[in-house]
Amino acid sequence: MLEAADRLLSEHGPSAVTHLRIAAEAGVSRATVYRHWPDRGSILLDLLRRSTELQVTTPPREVELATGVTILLRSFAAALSGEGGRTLAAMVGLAEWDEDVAAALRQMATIGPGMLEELLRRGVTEGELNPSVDVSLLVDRLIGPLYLRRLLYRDPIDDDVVERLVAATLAPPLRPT
Amino acid sequence: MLEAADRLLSEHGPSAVTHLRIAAEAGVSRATVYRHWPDRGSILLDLLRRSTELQVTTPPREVELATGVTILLRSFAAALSGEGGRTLAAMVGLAEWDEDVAAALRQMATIGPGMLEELLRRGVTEGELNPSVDVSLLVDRLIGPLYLRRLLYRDPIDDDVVERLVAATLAPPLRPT
DNA sequence: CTTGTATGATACAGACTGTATCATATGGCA
DNA sequence: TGCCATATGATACAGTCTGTATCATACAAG
Repeated sequence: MLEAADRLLSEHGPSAVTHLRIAAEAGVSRATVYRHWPDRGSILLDLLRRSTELQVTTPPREVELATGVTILLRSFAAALSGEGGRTLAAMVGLAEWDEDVAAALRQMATIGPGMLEELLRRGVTEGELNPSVDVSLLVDRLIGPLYLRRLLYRDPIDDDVVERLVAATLAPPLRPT
Repeated sequence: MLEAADRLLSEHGPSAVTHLRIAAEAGVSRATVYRHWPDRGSILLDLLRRSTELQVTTPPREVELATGVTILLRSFAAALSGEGGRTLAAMVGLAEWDEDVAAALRQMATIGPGMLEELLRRGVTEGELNPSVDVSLLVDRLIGPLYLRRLLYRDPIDDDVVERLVAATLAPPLRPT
């Protein structure tokens, strides 16, 4: 049933996730679907929680910080481009009027980049990053533009963008010399 | 009728924007609503296009670049915190399965920050910014974290965050000296 | 063999959709 | 004044979806 619901969500959006259609798709009685989830919200919530794993690659420990960050963000961008991005977009829309979805979204959005934060903190202790740097803000500054591209611009995030983002954010020659 | 629809959208979300309810709220016949909009999508699209104006303050010309950017981003953050943020979230969710909404969203997301880009380009020509800077990427790096906070974390964006973001992005002492 | 538990089948009232038809009002124009 | 176009109202219909309820059936554990 969850597989059927997942198909419906990804193909036709949240409003197509219907007890009736799930029953039909899954070859199951409508009553059964209602017994498992009293309303559409709970179906969606289950669905969203399941696909909440934006899989991210762990970069090897020995590489330079910027390289590690690039590797990590690239895999993150790839996850955003896949089915995870759709789920995320759906959640953003639903969260505005559903506190449970909002909580799940917040969790997804903060736990996901946890590995990046860890990587950056290691960069601080190992002297690659200035200790005065606000690490959690830095995480937002690295991830924010990726979300922006995926959710608002709806552009593909190519490797070049990630590279330029990391380069500009971690070693920026902004002011004229 | 659009006012009624707007109320329904902001109070109960896109799925509550119903020909029937609009008719009731607006004191109008259901048939009339159908005559103006054949389906829900067109209602929402009209609604979204109307409130697409994320009003942003123009900073005075004579201030320093960082100050100008801060002023602009603060007013942008304020717009995101208001009704514009809700509309935006709804659009993000809908755009995934509706090409028209996607186009409107893209327009909203690129035109809105146009003033910031202009400000930054002026910063380049006036020597406050290194000419080698990728301005459009810089725009994303400044705005992305704000969208991230509003749409994903759903945190209020206080002035302090904006200030730290601008400081870190425009003059970052990232590497240890 | 019995007792839960999950499921299937079916019914019902109600909301919502999208289309269609016919009547009514209103304002402009000859 | 009379005519006409346009917008609206009232109503109907078939269909989807919702949420609840009831009764029957299958199956596994005790």
